[in-house]
Amino acid sequence: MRRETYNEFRRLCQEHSLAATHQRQKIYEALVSRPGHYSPEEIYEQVKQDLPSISLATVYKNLKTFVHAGMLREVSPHHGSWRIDANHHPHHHLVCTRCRSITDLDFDSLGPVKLRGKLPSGFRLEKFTIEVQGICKACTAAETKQH
Amino acid sequence: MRRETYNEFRRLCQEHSLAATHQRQKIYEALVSRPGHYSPEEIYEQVKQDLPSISLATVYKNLKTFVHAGMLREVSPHHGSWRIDANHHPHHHLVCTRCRSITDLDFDSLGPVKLRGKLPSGFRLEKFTIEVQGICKACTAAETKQH
DNA sequence: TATCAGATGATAATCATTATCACAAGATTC
DNA sequence: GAATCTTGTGATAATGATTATCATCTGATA
Ligand SMILES: [Mn+2]
Ligand SMILES: [Mn+2]
Ligand SMILES: [Zn+2]
Ligand SMILES: [Zn+2]
Repeated sequence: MRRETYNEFRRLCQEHSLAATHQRQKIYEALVSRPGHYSPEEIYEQVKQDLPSISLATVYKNLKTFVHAGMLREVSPHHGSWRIDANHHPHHHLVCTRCRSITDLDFDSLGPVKLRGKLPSGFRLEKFTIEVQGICKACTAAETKQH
Repeated sequence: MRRETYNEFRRLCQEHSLAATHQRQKIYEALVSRPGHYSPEEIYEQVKQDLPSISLATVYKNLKTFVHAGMLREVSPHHGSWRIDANHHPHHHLVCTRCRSITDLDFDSLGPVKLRGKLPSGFRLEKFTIEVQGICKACTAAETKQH
């Protein structure tokens, strides 16, 4: 691990009161040392090269921990089971980052997306999908009640 | 099922050479008769009220069939396993609808999204996420080779 | 109505994720 | 550095989601 990455890792662990174990080091490194959007399984395979005895469960647990701490992000705010949409009208989605509920948002609520630069060569554009992330009414209410 | 929905359903089945079974009717109806973004399990529960002997596998198979035929959409173009992103810079994603690969797209490649209308009351906005759907270079190449 | 490709239901198999718990290893204090 | 405490880890079982298999049935067509 590059010294820079290592220091960053130690700092983050301290900041979030996490023990700086070597498993966590390797998991963190596997993610930040190369671009990509890896699955837990992929991280596991990568880390196993250095730590053959690591458990897949450890990878899952620490990815959760890191995401929760804000050290890493999940690609999709509504990952989970497969969801089907019967609404054919062009529209966007409101996604609650707390309860992961999804609601339609009228197409005209947002202005159009404009392509400024070039897309990577060879990519054949089909359409833009916009998701508005936030906290839904119900979750906000539930949160307020707590205080 | 409303006559209108029923006719639409028959037409779509014919158009895509699908047998218009009553299982398919009910599955289709469960989706188009009410707004929402349902999981296969939820559709199954709904349809079972009318067809108690329907199998969950049938629901899955037909949802796939409908999506493949373009009669319905999947909410997420990259549903599948959990994906982690270590890239902290604001950026978007290119998602291949064929192989579901995900690549970063520079923030400045797209113009900003502007809020035109109002969001539903109570929704606390956090951020906009844009996914550019299309066919990636590799998939386009693979497709071309076939002809 | 007879025929048959395609659809269904039951269920096993697979894949993804989480829970459990005994043991090990960081962090902290001396 | 050793003792202690707390948290993390590895093994693995359990759960949940999705897909595969296959015998049987049914819608479409003539
Ligand atoms: Mn929708
Ligand atoms: Mn990214
Ligand atoms: Zn919510
Ligand atoms: Zn692709």
